[in-house]
Amino acid sequence: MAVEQSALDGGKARIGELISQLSMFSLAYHQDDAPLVSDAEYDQLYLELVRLETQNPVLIRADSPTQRVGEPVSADFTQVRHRIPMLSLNNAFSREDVVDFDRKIREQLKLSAKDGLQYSVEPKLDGLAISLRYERGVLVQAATRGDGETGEDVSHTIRTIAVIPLRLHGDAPEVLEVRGEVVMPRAGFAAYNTAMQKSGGKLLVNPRNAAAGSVRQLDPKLAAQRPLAFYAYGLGECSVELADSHTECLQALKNFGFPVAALATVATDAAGLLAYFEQVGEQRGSLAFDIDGVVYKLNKLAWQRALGFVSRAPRWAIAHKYPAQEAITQVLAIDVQIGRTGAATPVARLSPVFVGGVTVSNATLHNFEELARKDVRIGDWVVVRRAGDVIPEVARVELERRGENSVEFTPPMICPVCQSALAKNADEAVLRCTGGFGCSAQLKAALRHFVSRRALDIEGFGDELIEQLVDLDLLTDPSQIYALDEKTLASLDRMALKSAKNVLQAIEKSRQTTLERLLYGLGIRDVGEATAKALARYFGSISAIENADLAQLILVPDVGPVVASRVLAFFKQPRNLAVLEKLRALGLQFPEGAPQASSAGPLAGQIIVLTGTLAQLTRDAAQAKLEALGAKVSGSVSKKTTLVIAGDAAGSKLDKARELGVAVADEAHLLAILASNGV
DNA sequence: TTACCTCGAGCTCA
DNA sequence: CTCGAGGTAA
Repeated sequence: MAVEQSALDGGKARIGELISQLSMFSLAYHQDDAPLVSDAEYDQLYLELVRLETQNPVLIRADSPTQRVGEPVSADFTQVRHRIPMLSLNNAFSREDVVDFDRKIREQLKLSAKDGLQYSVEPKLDGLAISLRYERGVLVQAATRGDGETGEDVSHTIRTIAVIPLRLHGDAPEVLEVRGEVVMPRAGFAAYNTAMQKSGGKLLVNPRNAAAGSVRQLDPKLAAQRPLAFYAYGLGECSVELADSHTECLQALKNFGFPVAALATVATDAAGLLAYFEQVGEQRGSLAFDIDGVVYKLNKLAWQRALGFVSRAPRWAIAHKYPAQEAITQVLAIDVQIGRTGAATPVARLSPVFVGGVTVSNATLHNFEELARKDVRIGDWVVVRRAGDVIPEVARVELERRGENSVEFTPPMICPVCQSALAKNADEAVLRCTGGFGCSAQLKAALRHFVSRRALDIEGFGDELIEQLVDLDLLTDPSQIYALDEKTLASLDRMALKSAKNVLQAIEKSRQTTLERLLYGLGIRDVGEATAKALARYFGSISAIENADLAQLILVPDVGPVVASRVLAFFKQPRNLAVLEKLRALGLQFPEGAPQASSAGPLAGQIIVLTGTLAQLTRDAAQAKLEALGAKVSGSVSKKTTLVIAGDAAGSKLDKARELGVAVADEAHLLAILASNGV
């Protein structure tokens, strides 16, 4: 105890010393622009401080430079727009995919196999993608990938990762965005779990989710105790040209002080790529962190720009994935699930197995044809595979282990939930329950959809509540939500007065809604958010849609004969009309207006196509703005197209436009159009 | 599909 | 303390 105390005192004194030194140096550097020590010396002192503090968390002082964002962030994470989107990569699963990738690049660059082409190759870490923004050399923001356009600000936890420089080493550009992966090294993961086991804390299941979870903590102090690492692999926005090639770019990142995966190297042809894949594959088990593949990038940045992008992924890079991990387990049962549209889906209930970092106990069998093809039977031993694409699947049956008395699974004739007949439409493979809202499974699914965020958005109206209300016969269709009272709600499990009041308030709030939310919420087949919006705009009111015939419906943008017939079918059903009637009677308000069939606006009649990457606006934003001005934004160039807006690295659509002699303009022109119309 | 985080609220036991 | 709901990531 005495020894421990004195060690603590020694640490405390040293920490005080370090903090005053570091803040002095930092002041001299940032404010006086006159560094007192080299970057390396600064970092060494800083790392010593981090080490002391992690060893003795009790000694962490609020004014320590390691604690610059010491306080937990409040409530929600703030949204961050990525100035340059964080794209995803296309995947290669086979040797052929890789050979194709190489061949297409050579074709597009018009290079022969002999020409000097180089790929930068690196392992693909299995963690959480992060973008770090440095302004004048200082880390100002860290954000998750999100949907690629917008992520969450997680600076408070990212700053606690010791290997991420808070200040760039050497000459820093005005703006530098570094992209990389936050991972939890296997050793750290194991050590953390051992410690947790001893202290009786919660164990982490796999390093990837552990890393992601740590980053999303609100309290940076907790995150700081998680053993996280970071490896840089690319750039976002950057105010200067750092390099000509990806390899040089990685070197530059290294010089700025970032860890870069040691296994990064180069290859010159498909054979080289495949050899790298094999080589890394052999080392995979002994690496410090999990990887799920390797990444190949065309090295020369000028050539990357020349190739550009296909939809959301660059043409000049590909992720080559290792085969999905497999495990063998037993089928305990085959259940039939009834979805919102009544579709019956067979689901294999499995004896839980740990595969690819998670415990799998369910796997969809998609439909009965697939089930029959794979010939899965209850009691069979099956190979379960979890590919990188998340959804586990039953790969095949271990036939040699099948028992003699196994019985083939026969698709049910009646709905397992409501006993109505299952019917098969002529044009589709799936069986559907004919029970409608009389089928509690369909009703529950319809209700879940109705209250969901993008539909009526009734907060707090969750699965468990729906389950109870339907089972107690308190809800027989969505309209009945608006007839619920406090007493009924409060009588349910885990619902006391406070919860009941909250739910009721959320229901009240949803009474004021919009036509498009209602249309979407009704769950008309093939009518998603976009179609609901288009219908609402075109017709303006429910009654107009109800009375429309097929020919009229087809006139709605993006509605074809299939969707039109779905809408028609929906409004032919007396049951649906009755629900609408009741919704109105119970006080649902959705403003209805005049149809906007003939779209007005300064750009009315224009058909505009966007292509390439826009720098100032997102695709969606540009489209929304143009549509607001009455233009139609189309996905492909045709004779009818009036204008093509070409961003960076525009591809085939630009060629097509030139071919057809359609007018082409750049982003600046687009912005000018918008500005002159006051958008 | 699973794992993780956060929040509010209900439940349980002292 | 435990649960349900809501959200994110891969």
